Amino acid sequence: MRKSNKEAALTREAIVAAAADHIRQTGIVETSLADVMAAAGLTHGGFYKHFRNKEHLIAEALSAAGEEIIAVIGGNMAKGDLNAVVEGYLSAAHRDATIPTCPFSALGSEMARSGDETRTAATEVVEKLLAVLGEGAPEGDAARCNAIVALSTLIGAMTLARIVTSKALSAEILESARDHLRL
Amino acid sequence: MRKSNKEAALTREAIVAAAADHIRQTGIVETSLADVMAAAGLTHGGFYKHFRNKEHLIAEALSAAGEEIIAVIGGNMAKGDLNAVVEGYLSAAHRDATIPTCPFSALGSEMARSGDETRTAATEVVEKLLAVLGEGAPEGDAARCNAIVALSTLIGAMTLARIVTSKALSAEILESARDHLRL
DNA sequence: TGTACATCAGTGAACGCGCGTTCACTGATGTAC
DNA sequence: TGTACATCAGTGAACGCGCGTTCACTGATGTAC
Repeated sequence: MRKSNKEAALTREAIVAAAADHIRQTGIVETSLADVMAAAGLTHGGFYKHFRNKEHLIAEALSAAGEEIIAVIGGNMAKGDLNAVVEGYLSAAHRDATIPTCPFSALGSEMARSGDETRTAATEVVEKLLAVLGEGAPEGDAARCNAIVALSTLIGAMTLARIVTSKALSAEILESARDHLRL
Repeated sequence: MRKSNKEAALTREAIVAAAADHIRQTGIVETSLADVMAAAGLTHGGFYKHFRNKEHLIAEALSAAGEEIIAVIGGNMAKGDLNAVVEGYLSAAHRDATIPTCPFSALGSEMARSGDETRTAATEVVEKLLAVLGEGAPEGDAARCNAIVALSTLIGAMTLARIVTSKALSAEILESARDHLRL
């Protein structure tokens, strides 16, 4: 039975939100549309009433996940400085979260092999993150370079910390990166 | 028809080498056993004469890819210092390579979600890389901390540089990281 | 060294399964008058 | 405002496909005597 336009819009948002969570937990390729639709409380058949295909959903889900990490990092920057960002990002809590907040450490290598639409969405998120971390510094500015390096180190350290099976090494990685990025 | 033991050992090595290339180009999940076997000049049915299952192959392929990046980085360290490593790793050539040398920037987020066997193999590679980059410095030593941070920054920057659709931004990321890591 | 038999690397068909996508259908909602 | 019809969100079965894995088979290689 047809739903009202308002309900349909909410349904669409729910699908994007479910996908944003699911891909960060499970990976893009391993996430099936049926799983996402079930998480949104729907059956899989209705998916194509909202999205042209899987890639469209992934691109939107990535933007949604991007807004989340931008909000968290923006909040921590506002709270003080880069230190708050670093402590939050490189925490054991973020490393062990069922649903990681940051799509770049959760999905980085998959995103690099994704289609144009997905990578374009990701590029926008990168630019916004650099604007927040670099406090709006333009290209070439030292503050922007620092933001790029800090973001790279955050993502690389979290990726390594999640790969490694040794708890000691994982903690050592997070701590080394935290110490280095601390102002 | 049965092959000699020597031939069979060579076949096994060829499968591992083909897998090491294929996963870095295409991703772990997107790599099918049939593709790997075909790349090794075989049909897919014989796979289980050499490996218990896909994960066993992936773990071995990751070790093989790890030896490659260790050799490259080790060679560059021997040539001089970290500068040579950084220039090689963060080059446009490495970013655009059909088969990236480093499995961590090519497969990092997939490895984090992989099984124990795969992650254990990856952990060994991380330890060896840190030994090379940190010139054998023990845990807690400043040189080892620097090695951890440098490795994180290399991996994170390369991951971002591959994700981003803007050529200018991609170059900016590589350059910023290069400048920062230069001694 | 030669013979007889067991082993097993590699082939190619087959399996069950889950995937993305399509489709006919339902009935409440939207719209034109 | 009420009526009549078109629209379309959501369902659930079905599709073709590729996957990891299994299996019967072949015949050259390994091994025991």
